[in-house]
Amino acid sequence: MKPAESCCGPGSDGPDERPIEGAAADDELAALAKALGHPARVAILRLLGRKNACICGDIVAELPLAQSTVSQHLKVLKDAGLIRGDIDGPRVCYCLEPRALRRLKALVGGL
Amino acid sequence: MKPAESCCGPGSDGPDERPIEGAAADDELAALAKALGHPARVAILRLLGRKNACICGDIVAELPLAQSTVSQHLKVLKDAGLIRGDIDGPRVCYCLEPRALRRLKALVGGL
DNA sequence: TTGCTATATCGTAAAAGTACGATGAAGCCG
DNA sequence: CGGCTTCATCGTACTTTTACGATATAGCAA
Repeated sequence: MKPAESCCGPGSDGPDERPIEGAAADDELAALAKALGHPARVAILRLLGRKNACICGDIVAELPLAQSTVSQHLKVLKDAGLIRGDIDGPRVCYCLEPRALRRLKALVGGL
Repeated sequence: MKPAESCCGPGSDGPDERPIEGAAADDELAALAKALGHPARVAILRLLGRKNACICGDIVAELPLAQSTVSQHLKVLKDAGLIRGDIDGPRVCYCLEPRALRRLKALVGGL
């Protein structure tokens, strides 16, 4: 079976090179944390993590929010770099951006 | 020398027992991340981490913000449980709450 | 006591976040 | 082509955040 690769190619790999401390790291961590700072967005990340494949607007069906609101939350996550959205015909397929997630964990771990 | 224990007794220790997933964990992670979601607050946490001892309103001197604004940020961090403030005569001595920090790392790690 | 220092809180203003319905854009199907 | 689905964006209202100066509170010192 071909579960995940139907959309969302492999995320960029390799180690993160940027520093884990300093003013730039502070801003970076704050931006990532801000994106995480809403329960709906945490729920979306968890949802995308459960299906290792990437799902689309089924997210709307899983959350008690209007479609436009979910779209806004997805935009916040995408602007923060935490997820990626690939167009798949009439739908959009979202998936985690593992690199950003690793970066977040490294920054939080540096606290 | 007696660097750290001048104020801020040892934080509670022992493992965290709460679940790392589910709606409650989502809310908890979102609340912690929201508190982290501002560069000034990240800077404050880093400041408190560098001095393993806890410092007081020297934080105000280190940040390009008014005293009242720093006090607000400290309140956000304290309400989130990430720091603790012990009264030390006329000053207040803030320090990290290692337990909350561990909890944050565990929750982020669970993503 | 009065005064001084350190911190919190109040009041306010501007900016950002949250949520919704309505509308628009883009792609598929018949 | 027209109509349908999927999603983003717009416009709007409300709430929250951020920041500041001004004021209150609490402890120390003289």
